[in-house]
Amino acid sequence: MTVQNNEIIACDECKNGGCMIKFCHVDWLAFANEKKTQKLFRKGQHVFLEGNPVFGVFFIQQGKVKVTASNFNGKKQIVRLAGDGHILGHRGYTGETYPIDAFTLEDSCICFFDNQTLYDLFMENPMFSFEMMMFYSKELRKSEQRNKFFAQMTVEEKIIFTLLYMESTFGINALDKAINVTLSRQEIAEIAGTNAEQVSRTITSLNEKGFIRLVGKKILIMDAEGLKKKITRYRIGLL
Amino acid sequence: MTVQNNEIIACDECKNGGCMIKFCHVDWLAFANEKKTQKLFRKGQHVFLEGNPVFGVFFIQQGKVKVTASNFNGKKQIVRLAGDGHILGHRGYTGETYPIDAFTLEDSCICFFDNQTLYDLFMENPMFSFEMMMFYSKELRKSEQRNKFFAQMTVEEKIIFTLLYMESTFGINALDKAINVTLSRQEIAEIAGTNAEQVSRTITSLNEKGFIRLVGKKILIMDAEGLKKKITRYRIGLL
DNA sequence: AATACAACCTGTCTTTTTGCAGAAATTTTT
DNA sequence: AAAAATTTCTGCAAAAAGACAGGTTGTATT
Repeated sequence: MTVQNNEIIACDECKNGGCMIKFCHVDWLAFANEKKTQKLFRKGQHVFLEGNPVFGVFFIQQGKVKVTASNFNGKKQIVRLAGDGHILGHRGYTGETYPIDAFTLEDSCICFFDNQTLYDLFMENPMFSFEMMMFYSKELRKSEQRNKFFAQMTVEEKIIFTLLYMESTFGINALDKAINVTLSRQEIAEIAGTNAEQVSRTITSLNEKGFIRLVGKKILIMDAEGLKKKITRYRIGLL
Repeated sequence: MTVQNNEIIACDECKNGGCMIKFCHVDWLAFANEKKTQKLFRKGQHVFLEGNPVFGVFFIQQGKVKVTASNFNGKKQIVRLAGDGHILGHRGYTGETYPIDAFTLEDSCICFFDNQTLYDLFMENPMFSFEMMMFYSKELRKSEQRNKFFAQMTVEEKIIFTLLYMESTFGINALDKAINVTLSRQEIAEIAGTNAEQVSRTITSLNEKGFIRLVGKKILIMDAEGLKKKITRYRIGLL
């Protein structure tokens, strides 16, 4: 199922079960629905760019997004992948700007709630605040785990980890059993923190050994257990 | 000023301005105070260990803590340093256990609030929930930044970054201008994601070049600007 | 002061990773 | 269908990082 057109979907009719706005009381849900804006982003568009002022928070109704940060070299790093029901950005302080970029990986329908609306919701909907807090707290733990892994893993391990991360974030295509996202070698390198050559080498080798299978642009995980075993010296809490 | 004894300090008399419990209404603050437990941890003690069940959240009233994660190799990684007013852990789900260890770096006075108490506070104190959410959201961004840096930096850059991180977390001693924490080469390596030998070499070299000065166990940052310039090809948003 | 213990420093060797360059394959454009 | 452009793959040399080992310094204890 892909995003079709720019038709607005009301919050109480939204089929995205993971959206946390749903934790608001019914009348506040209507309020949220009134205040929100919704937009269809085509593949490769930016949702926001580094330096843009933070006016509110984006909720992904349906789609795939990469959050990237670049340094003065121009070297990019993908710091997070986000899918249906995930949040982009955070409620900002006055004058705050994004330290990161967000780009769609495919056509995506994304809702936006401004700072004031969110504040109103937070003040009157404790369950909503609670779930949002738990979301950030969980993402923080995941990020810390990744921090640890990436500080200690070899390049091959990082790439395996990245493939499993891609799978756990976007899932498997029911039809062809491939990872439900297509990233270039360069993009995979930007997640794993290495270069496209290493990714190419490693993926080829994993393919030859039967751990994965390459079908065109698609990557199929053939032996998830075997891959996990290769990085088992790290406790895998988040896969 | 160091922690002296195990005398309990009531929340409304606590001098730690950064503690978020203060965002509760006065009567709820009294409730929190009644429910909390407070304990003096001696240097090197664990606050909690990996695998321990998560019953609540720790608030550091005064002290210094390292949060570490280890893998099956026995290799350790310090994933966060925490000081006065910082939170340790998160509100857990039933049956959840910690994926990390927390150890005190010096004598520390730490308050504990159990899950039910926190839940009650969250439901009735929107400002408290809001601030907690903002805290986690900010820590998440910091962690993502670190993620990016560490994925791309050389060993020397990571060590410089670590020294600046130590300084920004614990500050500078007013008397001798040294970084307000003493970590072994091994511990610094566990933050930077390298080994003690590299840390030793790098620190010696930075000392010779005048960027830092080593006085006994203490490390003095002599040329913060020079150090930052060495890693300026990365946007430094969190120092 | 002597001893023991731990932390720290430094040289050497080995392994891993990177960066470059060109070939091969794939996709897009004409 | 051919040409052009982009992406991916692979070999090789250089650089970076890691592991090991011996020596030094510092601290605590007796």
